Amino acid sequence: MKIPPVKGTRDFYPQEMAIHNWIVDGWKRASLRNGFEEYDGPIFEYLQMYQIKSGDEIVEQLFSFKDRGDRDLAIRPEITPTLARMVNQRINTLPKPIKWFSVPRLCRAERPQKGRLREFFQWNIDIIGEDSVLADAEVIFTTVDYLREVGLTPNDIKVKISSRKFLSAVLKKIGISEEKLNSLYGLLDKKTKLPAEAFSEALIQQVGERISEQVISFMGSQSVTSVENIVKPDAGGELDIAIKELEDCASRLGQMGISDYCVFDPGIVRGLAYYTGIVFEVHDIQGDLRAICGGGRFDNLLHDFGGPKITATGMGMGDCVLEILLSEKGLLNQKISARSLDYFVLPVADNLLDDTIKLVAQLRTLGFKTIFSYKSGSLSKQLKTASERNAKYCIIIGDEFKAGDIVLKDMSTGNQKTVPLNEFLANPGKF
RNA sequence: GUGAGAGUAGCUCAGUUGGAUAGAGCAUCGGAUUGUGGUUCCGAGGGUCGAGGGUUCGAAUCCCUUCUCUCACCCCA
Repeated sequence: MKIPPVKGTRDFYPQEMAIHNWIVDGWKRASLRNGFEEYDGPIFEYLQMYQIKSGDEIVEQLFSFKDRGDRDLAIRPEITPTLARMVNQRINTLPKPIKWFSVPRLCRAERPQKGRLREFFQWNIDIIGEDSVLADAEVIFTTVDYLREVGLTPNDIKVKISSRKFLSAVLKKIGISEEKLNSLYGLLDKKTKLPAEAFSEALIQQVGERISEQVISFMGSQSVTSVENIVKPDAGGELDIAIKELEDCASRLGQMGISDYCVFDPGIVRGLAYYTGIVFEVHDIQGDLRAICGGGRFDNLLHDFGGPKITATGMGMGDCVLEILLSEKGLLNQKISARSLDYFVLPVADNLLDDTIKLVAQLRTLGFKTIFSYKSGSLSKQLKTASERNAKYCIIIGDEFKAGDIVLKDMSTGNQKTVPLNEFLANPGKF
């Protein structure tokens, strides 16, 4: 009986695995060179961990189960709660700021679609315990540092940056009450998805005609300062502070040399209520994929999980959308070869198999990727196999071997030379 | 959860008004080729035509049911 793969999962055959590893290795390199340390946690936690900051709808999209002790558990749909738990447990002994990263495998029971599966990997970086906007800038830089390394240019992607503090200050100044903010965020987040008329209709329904005009005008702002045409900040007030933060962030990003990747966009809201400061998303420039990643500052992360009031800022990037984008941009093919070999050792006759195996073992011990053929087919056939396997060199064990010599063939040029085996083994790189 | 589209070999697809043993390219394996690879030529294996039921002398093709996948919506931590 044939059992199909589970909906929304992927099988990583060697070629896909090579691509996947290349992506994950890049994430890890970028994290490490930006000063982040790797951590990980269990792939399941108490179900309650994911109920703290989320509603029932999100709980429905969890893979949850009971263990034999009747405990309610869930496979992790995100790693942030685990991070909060781990940091809280050692909050007094960890040196600040805490800069950690992880590449967890996550599961969400959502309906799969383009760029979204039920099992995926997500690169997470977080800086905990640093209030300065510099930390937000560093998170954004690390993100761009990676995306730039894999070959994405400012013509391919943009980091769209805004601030929850800024947004809330503007909206309150326009005359929207604090209680209405959260439901309004939901609408503003959808602006790019809705036709302009539908958006403005929905907006009028929420805040009335006069205010909605101002909101629409604000949502069209191209720069942070242009908001002053709509509302005037009071010196030292919430809006004033938020504007300074955004400007400060932009100036840091300039110092880091990535201004050409970054743009202010008041339409970046982010779904969840818990963001409190700078928020950002990276989008492909055509805008036909969902966000490549998203992040921002959240003040209450540790506190929500029973810890102190320490702020955090971070970013999460899934592997699905990224891979689609890289593939569309042609950035996957050449760089990744699933198989490559240093040596392919081939005996021309069955009675040379013993010596072949000895040599193969010696080369492997020296650290070279080396294989041989199980079948002692014709030389021509074995060379063909070696060529298919992308071997850099072939070592032919033939008549010369009686005199202690091997034939070393460079597969890229076709040149070959006869070399004494003991000299070769003493310094294989020399040949 | 809602809506639309699609299911034929490992992959990409053909398959006439419903007609006999369901085809091609790529991939895999073997041979031409037992001391020289990438090319070429020849051959082989591989299918419950997603599944179940119905109409018919006869179904990959028409009808019903169901499953799966894709895309969009909800949601997006």
